[in-house]
Amino acid sequence: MSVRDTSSSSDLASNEQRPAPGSRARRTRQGASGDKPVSVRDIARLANVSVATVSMVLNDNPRISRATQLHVQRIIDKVGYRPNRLAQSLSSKYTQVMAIIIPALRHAFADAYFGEVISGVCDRAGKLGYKVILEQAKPDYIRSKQHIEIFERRYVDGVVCMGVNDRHHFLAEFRDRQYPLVVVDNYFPQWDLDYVVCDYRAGAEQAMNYLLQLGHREIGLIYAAPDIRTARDKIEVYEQKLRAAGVEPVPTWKADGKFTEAGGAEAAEQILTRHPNVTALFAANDKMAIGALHYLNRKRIAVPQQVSVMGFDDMQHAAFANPSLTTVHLPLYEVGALACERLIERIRGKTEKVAEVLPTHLVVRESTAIASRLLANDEHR
Amino acid sequence: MSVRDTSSSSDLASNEQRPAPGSRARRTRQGASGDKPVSVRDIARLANVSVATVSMVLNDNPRISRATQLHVQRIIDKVGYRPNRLAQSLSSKYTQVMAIIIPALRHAFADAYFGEVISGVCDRAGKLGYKVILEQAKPDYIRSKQHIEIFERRYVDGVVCMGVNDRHHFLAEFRDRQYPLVVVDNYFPQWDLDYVVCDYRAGAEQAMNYLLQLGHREIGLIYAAPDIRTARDKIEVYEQKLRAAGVEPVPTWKADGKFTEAGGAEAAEQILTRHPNVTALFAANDKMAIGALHYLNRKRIAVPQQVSVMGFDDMQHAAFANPSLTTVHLPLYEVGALACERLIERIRGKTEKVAEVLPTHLVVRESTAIASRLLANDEHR
DNA sequence: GCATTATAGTAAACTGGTTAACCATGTCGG
DNA sequence: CCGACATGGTTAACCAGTTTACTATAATGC
Repeated sequence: MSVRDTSSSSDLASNEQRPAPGSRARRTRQGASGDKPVSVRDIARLANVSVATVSMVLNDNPRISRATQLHVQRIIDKVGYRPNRLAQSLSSKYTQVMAIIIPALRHAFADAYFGEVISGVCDRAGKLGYKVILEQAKPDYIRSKQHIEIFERRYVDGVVCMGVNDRHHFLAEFRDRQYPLVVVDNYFPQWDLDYVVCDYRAGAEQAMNYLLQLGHREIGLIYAAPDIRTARDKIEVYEQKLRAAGVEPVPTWKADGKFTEAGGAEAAEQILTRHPNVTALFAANDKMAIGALHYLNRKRIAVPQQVSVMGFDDMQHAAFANPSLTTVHLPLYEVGALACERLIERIRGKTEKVAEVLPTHLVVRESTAIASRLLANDEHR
Repeated sequence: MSVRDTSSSSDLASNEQRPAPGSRARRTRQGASGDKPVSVRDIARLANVSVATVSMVLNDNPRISRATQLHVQRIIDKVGYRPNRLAQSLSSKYTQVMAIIIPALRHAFADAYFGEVISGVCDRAGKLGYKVILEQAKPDYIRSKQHIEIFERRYVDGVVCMGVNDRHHFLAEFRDRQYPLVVVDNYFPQWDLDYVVCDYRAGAEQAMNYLLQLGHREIGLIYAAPDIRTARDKIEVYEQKLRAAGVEPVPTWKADGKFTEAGGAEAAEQILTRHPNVTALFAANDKMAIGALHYLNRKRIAVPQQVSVMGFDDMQHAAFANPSLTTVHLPLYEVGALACERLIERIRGKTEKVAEVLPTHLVVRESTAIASRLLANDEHR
């Protein structure tokens, strides 16, 4: 039955004329314009070869001779055939899709921080032939095991996970590496997951070194999210650096700014009302720094003359704050791209642990200056 | 409890004991941990029913009796079976996936504007059982017809398209509605595409009315992207409103800010050096407004005392600019959510044209004030 | 009492690809 | 001249679901 190529000359026409031998009409009502979807079978018939051959041509299998390859390809091009990727994935075991999982923050994608990373992932994924789906890990999402389901139901081959913290225990389920996962900008020694991060410790050191060089000693810290390992690193470095400079950090020099502008403003207020002698504020991200700037402006505290402000992240608009923000540049786009690439390698069977750390660098702008304490001394002299 | 499935208590065990009636061992070596993926066939065997029955149970087909339904469902739950969605989509013709197409801007996703819309789309899509994939429409992407291919290869059932302009001719290919598409924040009378937009005209009117009420007459416009219909609307309204107030707009009161902070700063400079008498700047988005603010600060031009600045979009951080930005709030999140919903309706066969316009409103903050001209001529200048 | 219709379920075809196993030829070494 | 091997292609069995056409049984109508 399957060897029905006998009536070869009528092939093209028979498609329409055949009186439906199988009993059922095969028009599945695709587009309104009546384009019947072309399949490998159609191509095989038109090219007088088996479907296996067509499939092999599609996949550049070397078993096929150059001649046949060309012949079949010509027909494929002529009819504009595109293999159905659902069918491909169904048999091939690979979906060529990865997910980006972001936590359940309100309007998460509107955050430029995540946006940069996402851009990196998407660009690189596109180049490597992968599609990217977006998933928001709300509590409900985790509870119903959606993060596993997207694998089991064959939505994706792997996931890039960002914005996660210590309380996201679901990550432990990826320990066994059955499902490829790469964490961005955080790491979990206890679960030994693959990760790609910016060098937060070095970044914090660059920031602190600079502030210390400028003569600042009473430095406030606007931190956030201490349940994120890389965020804790910043806090630790802050304290280490102060001690190394002979200053015992006062606990209340610190305040939680929750990674938001509003939080940053509040934290700045807390710190400065408690400690008017603080001459510099180090914020763990630019948003909080901008919040602090906003508070200082409102209070008519001159930046950087009276108080210096140091940001972290180097978001696009940090350069356009008033005054423009001195900050630590994070290669977020690159982190995303690299995470994506490593994930794909994992998917393709590579087994080495991924633990990439990308360098940061200081960007000096106008929100920082010599400590006001030193200027005052100058005047008195 | 689970022991008494049916008559045959050997069902569960037989899974292993059966001497492979087919011929080939069916272990496909899935996870390293040896989890064989469960299929409808497995469930059918365990439940002593046909695969058709299992399928119908999965789809709540009323043909199945309550008793069988429960019996099969119990087994599905027990073994934690999840239907393979590739196989489902392959036969059912629906992928339950939509794409968001964004133009080829560098680091497009890092833009809070797109981010808000994306958040809206993703949230709503998740609620309605759809996945969202991200596509960047670079010139190459369009040239190779990827925007069609994602449909033909069955990646998606529909797309939400944002950030497009008049030069994106590929949109014409969606005119025939063979592939569902909803445009966000732009509209194309010539192609009659479905769209969901903010009411840009009303927004621009709100902004202009307010500035005019404050006594401003020489108002500069920092526009951008005149190849976007909704962006042109803002320009048109700006001129109409000026004329309605008895002011003939001067062409060089306008400058293109390219929707970026840097562009906004440059545009502000151009306008103000050419026309020092301009007392207010209306920027077509917040980023440009913030750029303008930055320029004015640098030039020690007091905002709002000397020059008022009006933004557009109401991005998160507009409130934390110095001074905080008066702007027009755009319901971007809602626009995204609605576009998503309408798209799904389209996919499901609804045929009414989509042309939704969502209201905007003014948000008054500190970057605008009574025109300096009115404050007696004693002060600055 | 028998045809008629509902009800509940099954077998098999179908979605559109990939791939292992097999087979026909041609080439080479001994 | 013959077995060994390479080349290039085919057959048929998969992947994991959905759906149509059919069947067996029970309930109803007259």
